[in-house]
Amino acid sequence: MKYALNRNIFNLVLKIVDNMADDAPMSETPTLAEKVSTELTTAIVRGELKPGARVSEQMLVEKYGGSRAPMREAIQKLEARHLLIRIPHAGARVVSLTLAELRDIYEVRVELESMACRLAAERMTDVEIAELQQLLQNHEDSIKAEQGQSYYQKAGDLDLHYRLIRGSKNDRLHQMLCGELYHLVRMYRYQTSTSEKRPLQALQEHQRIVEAIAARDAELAELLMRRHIQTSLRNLEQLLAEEEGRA
Amino acid sequence: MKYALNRNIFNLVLKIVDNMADDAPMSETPTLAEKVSTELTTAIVRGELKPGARVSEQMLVEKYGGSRAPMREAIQKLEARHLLIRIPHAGARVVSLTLAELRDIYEVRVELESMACRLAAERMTDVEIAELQQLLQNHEDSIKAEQGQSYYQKAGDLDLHYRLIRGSKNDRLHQMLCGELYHLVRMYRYQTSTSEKRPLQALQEHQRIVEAIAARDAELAELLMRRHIQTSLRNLEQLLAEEEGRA
DNA sequence: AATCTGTATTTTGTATACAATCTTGGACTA
DNA sequence: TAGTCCAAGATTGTATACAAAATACAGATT
Repeated sequence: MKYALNRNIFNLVLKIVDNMADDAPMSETPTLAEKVSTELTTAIVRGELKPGARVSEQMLVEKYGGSRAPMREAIQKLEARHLLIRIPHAGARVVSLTLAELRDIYEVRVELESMACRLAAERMTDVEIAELQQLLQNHEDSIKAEQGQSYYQKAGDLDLHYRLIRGSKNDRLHQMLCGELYHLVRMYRYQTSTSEKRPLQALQEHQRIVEAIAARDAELAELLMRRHIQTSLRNLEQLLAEEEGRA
Repeated sequence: MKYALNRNIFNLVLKIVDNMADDAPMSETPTLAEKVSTELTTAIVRGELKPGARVSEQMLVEKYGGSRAPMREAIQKLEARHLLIRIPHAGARVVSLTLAELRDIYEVRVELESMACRLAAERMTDVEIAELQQLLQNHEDSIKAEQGQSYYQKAGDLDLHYRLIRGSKNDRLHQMLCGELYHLVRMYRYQTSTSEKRPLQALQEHQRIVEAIAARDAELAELLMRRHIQTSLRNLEQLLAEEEGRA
């Protein structure tokens, strides 16, 4: 029962982040290749397909139906998102990030998201900022109400980051962050683990960030966001070190 | 004669930048799809295929030979690089950037390249920095020798930026800058025009940047690079305004 | 004249077949 | 035992054919 609830919340979180990376046309009659590529994406992000696992065209045909042509296209789409790595004549594998590569990704993410925060402070409308404050108020209430429901906090965390990125009003920036980097971060679930550890601290950091934005203090907002993500990077590295020691 | 020389230099420049974006496997037996995708890329960057032009699979078959399957794959590769925009059932067109989109791209580029410069100041080896200084010395000599050969300066400009990006030792950063953003910047040739206008000023800015890196002053290096690119952005906007007025 | 509509054409999406290449497993050798 | 080589099997790259969708154009209508 409790697990079932958590799974629902987990799906909610996935949905929110999926909306962040809403690069799929979502047309009325989606192509088979599109359907398969979105299914494959969630399968990889959820860990049903583990890093390093081979993804052959035949396998996808058996799993999703259809012929090899659309499967091939789906694989190529995921290669473009850096979720699969394709080697000519040899096939595709789920990307398997080394620690160094994950650090590289976080390094870029820190830079781009703090930039997004700076731009958001300059460009968000007053209405959008008010909605931001409302969102944080809701988070605070839910945290005070149920200490254990860290999933809500995680969803809120993602939602806030999402709004700030959109608030930058820079579509290319949004595309790079949500369409490329976040998939990989999600996939390793590190973000999940880390944010669970410090829900209240994260909320306070968020509050300061939104305060800075409300004051239109772009420099401060950028600095605070930079620290906020760098903290989560340090948590991530600590987690990796622990996992390394265990293995 | 003079034009032929310039064309050669232009090709040299293209080659240098192509190396920057060396994301193609370049295997011994390249796939037809790979060959077509690289050819298509240079065709678009050179302007042989103009923004907004349709790129049908049949057209590629007639131009490059083979069947539709590899052409489809080549089109998808260029879609991943944001050089083509594909609409389901409707086909692909060469991307046509609005002024706002180009500003977005430059905004991200400023952030990422100044970041790369900061990291380069921290991570480049002394040998690499010495090579950087040698490169600048060569540029200075060639500028003093032949004032008119601005193409050399452009190639040198790109070469320097390339080395700094590599010097960040962050593969993901390199990939995003060279594999995605630069193609688009190149395509519009704005970079070309702007750097032609101020070869000496650019050289001086480069010298200060490299000085900061040699002093391992990462903050200063980042700041200088940020200003350097922001200047070129301002030049770009000015050029666009002029073109707007002319049209 | 401009707009709408329906048909014909073109183009893409998908399925299937064949050729080229890689992977896997085992036998063989040093 | 470790490494190499080779052949069978599996997988991808490419070609061709058909179905579905969008585009283009001609004709009708207001």
